[in-house]
Amino acid sequence: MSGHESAVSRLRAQGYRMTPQRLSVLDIVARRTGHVGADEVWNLAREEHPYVDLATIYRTLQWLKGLGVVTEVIIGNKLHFEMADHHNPHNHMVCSVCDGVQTLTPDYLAEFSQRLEQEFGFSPNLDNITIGGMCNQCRAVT
Amino acid sequence: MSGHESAVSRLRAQGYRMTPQRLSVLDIVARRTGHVGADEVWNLAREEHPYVDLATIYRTLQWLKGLGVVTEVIIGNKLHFEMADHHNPHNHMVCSVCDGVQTLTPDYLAEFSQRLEQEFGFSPNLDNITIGGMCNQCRAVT
DNA sequence: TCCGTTAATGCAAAAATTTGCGCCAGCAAA
DNA sequence: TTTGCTGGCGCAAATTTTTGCATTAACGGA
Ligand SMILES: [Mn+2]
Ligand SMILES: [Mn+2]
Ligand SMILES: [Zn+2]
Ligand SMILES: [Zn+2]
Repeated sequence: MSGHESAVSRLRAQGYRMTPQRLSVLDIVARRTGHVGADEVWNLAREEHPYVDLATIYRTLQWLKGLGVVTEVIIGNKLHFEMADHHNPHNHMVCSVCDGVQTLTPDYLAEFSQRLEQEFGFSPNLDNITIGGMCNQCRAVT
Repeated sequence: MSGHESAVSRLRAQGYRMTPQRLSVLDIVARRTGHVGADEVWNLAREEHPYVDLATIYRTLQWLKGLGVVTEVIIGNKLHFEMADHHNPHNHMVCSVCDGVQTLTPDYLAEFSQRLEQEFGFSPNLDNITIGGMCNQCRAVT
């Protein structure tokens, strides 16, 4: 498989029921290098389990996101996902013109995060943040 | 009125047509202290113009956002808006548990923003960013 | 292996937001 | 004041995501 067996057994150990639908979603996201749209996950999942519902896909993806197993990226008003890599975590910058995605180590956000915590007692969750803006190439065109 | 006449004349000067619908939306957002949901804007706008369509509300709000006249905040999976105050700009932290909103001067994001620009050539637009997380009180409950 | 508990699913509908298109009205020029 | 251009609107439908509810099936224990 694609190296997500550890996630599966960890989830099962936590008492979650590992249904074929969940395994399929996990498989699809793990197999993919890069970001998958929710609808894309659905279409791929249906190849294996023709009856799976889109609501299940969304619920599963949100569930995995909450557990830190997958990461969410907003690309062009649509939710995308990818496997969270805890050995090599990263955040995303998405260009609103070309929908291009650049990555960022969380170091860039560390100081900001700490200040929110210290000065406001607010615990930000920046794992799934998407930074919008304009990329180098698109700006050059203007 | 609520001090948005300057915005109106600036927009008209830029060649945009100031329709009753647009004036109404501007009025509603400017009159409100705090954040208004898109649906709320619609309901208030309909009191004056019963025929206005929700699509117009969304289009107008996005248009004003793009021009920097209003600011967007995501509260509980729904879009909210407020007048952008260029004399006193701020960003938002929203608690995912209680939907409470705290504000933040852009200073907190300035260094982060500059680094993205300098090191990646990426021009982030952080005016409308919403920082998710958990507030002080909600964390205390846990 | 069978059973019972209850978490998770399918299904249907709702909610939230965006989009295509033909008509209408804002506003500048005559 | 009238006219013409075209940007903005209403309307309808599509898209995207979420939610409620009855049924099903995962899985630990008998
Ligand atoms: Mn990524
Ligand atoms: Mn605010
Ligand atoms: Zn770009
Ligand atoms: Zn809270």
